Amino acid sequence: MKLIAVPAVDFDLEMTLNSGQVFHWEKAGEGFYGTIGDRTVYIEQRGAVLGVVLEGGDLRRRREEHSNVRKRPRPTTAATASELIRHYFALDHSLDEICASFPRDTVMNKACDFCRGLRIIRQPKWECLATFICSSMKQVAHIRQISRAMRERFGEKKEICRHEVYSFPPADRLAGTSEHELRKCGLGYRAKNLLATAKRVALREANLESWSALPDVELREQLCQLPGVGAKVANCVMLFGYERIKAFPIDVWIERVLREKYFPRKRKVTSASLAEFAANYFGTHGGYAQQYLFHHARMTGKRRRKG
DNA sequence: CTCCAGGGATGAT
DNA sequence: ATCATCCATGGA
Repeated sequence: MKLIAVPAVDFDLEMTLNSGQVFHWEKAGEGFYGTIGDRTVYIEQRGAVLGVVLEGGDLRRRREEHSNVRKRPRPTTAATASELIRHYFALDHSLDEICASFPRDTVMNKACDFCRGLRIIRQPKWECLATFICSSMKQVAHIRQISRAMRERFGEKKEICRHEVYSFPPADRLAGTSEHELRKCGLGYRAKNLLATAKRVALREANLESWSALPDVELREQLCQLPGVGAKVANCVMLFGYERIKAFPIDVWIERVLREKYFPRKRKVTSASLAEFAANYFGTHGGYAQQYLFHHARMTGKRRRKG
């Protein structure tokens, strides 16, 4: 299989895919297998160059269907692949400028240094929303398991480089299942919320694509009206699905970091005041700051210990 | 075995 | 407006 070379400076593929923002990429050998939308992808990194194999996709098909002239199917061009990869992995983000905008404190500096090359990627909106509805009170490893179960049960089976991958089921597919079927994916009580939200998206009562035009506050409002979506999940979807780089999700890890590092031994620090502090303190690229703090905290394993 | 996880909805103060 | 409780599941 021939690899398409995509230049990628200042990028760490493995860290990005293992940083708890996306959950379906599976490592095998030198690279990762997965999907970007309805395309199947194999991707590996060698220094500042990515090796990519890309198949599927509906752009070519759609063009043929709407064209009077029947065109012969063409393989994906290197230019198309490069464009898709650059967009998905946000290779256009200037990490230098982003890091330069962070507050200069010890905690942030350490996290920034540790997470060199970690990028906030651009995920398909529905996939991102559905996955994070499933994420509540779940460890990253288990979210991955749930994601895989839903793909295998309800997604479309595909193949890339002799590897099986499954696309994420669209909203109308999940809307057509049942809470009982969803629970078989290990969803537990989250199944009800996911089903309800899938129905609203499938019926276009919630039009995820059109919400791209909304300012942050209104987008967050709309997201929070969906079943199973509160402030935290909404911020994750804004950050990972809507390119809202300022969005600052506060989960148990981030809350711990904020309390221990930024408000040491102070009581009466409410969650609301933490959110307000974070929104003001970390600046216009707060979502990146948050992701670096999150990943650094998780990787350096600062679990609570008695004593 | 126990502990806890990228929380949200609901009902009681 | 804050606060407590419940919700299922399985990795560590």
